[in-house]
Amino acid sequence: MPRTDNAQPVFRALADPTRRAIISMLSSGPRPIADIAAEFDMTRPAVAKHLAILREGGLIAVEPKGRERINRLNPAALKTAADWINYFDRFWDDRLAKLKQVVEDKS
Amino acid sequence: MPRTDNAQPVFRALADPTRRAIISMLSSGPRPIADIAAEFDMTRPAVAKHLAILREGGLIAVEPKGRERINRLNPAALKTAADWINYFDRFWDDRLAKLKQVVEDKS
DNA sequence: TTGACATAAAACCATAAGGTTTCATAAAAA
DNA sequence: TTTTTATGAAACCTTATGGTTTTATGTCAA
Repeated sequence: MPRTDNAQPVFRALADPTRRAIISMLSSGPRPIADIAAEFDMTRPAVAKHLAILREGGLIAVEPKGRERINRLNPAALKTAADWINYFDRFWDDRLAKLKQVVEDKS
Repeated sequence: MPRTDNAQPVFRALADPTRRAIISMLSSGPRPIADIAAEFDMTRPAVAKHLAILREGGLIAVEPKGRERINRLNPAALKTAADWINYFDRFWDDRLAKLKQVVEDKS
């Protein structure tokens, strides 16, 4: 069975579509809150809460810069969730199958 | 950016630790509800609700067998979430990097 | 130093989520 | 046919979640 569940904060963060959208946004570069909030049909405090939950999941880091707070994606945290899911690769992941095959072809 | 979000029911299903535990359990073989419920410190109806949410995410399928309902893992549905997450591979996934390398070595 | 700007923080609200208990139904076993 | 077993389904409760508005704070710019 997959490893002990320290993945909860990450899976929780990923559960909301707004937060997944924020992750996508930040993958193209860090941004301050107001800038992120401008892209959603909700108030800035609502977005700030989502950012807090992403932070709890380790998915973003914040660097204060003057009176702004720059949010930067930490994609490495996604690995926690990816590892959990990919445990089940053997059941369906043909990419892994191909990797195996390539490796076997080499030996 | 990652593809259109039909991933919501899957991410929602994955957000709860009990449901992730159920996925793990079922990876070793299909089981009836009572059997699953026996492993958790909650009532059978509570577990039945979790199974319903897993079903909405397409993560399990149910086959009635007499008066029982056998729950079977459908690991392919995990691919929806894996695809979303793995979109960010280029930022951190060394496995993919290795696959690339192996493939390049061959050519 | 005054004013504007970017954000934090608190209080509040409605709905969703995760649980319970109770009751109903269908199939197997007596 | 009666009883037990496996489950579904409804009603209900508590807390979490996602949102709002309002108020406060620190920083930049006049």
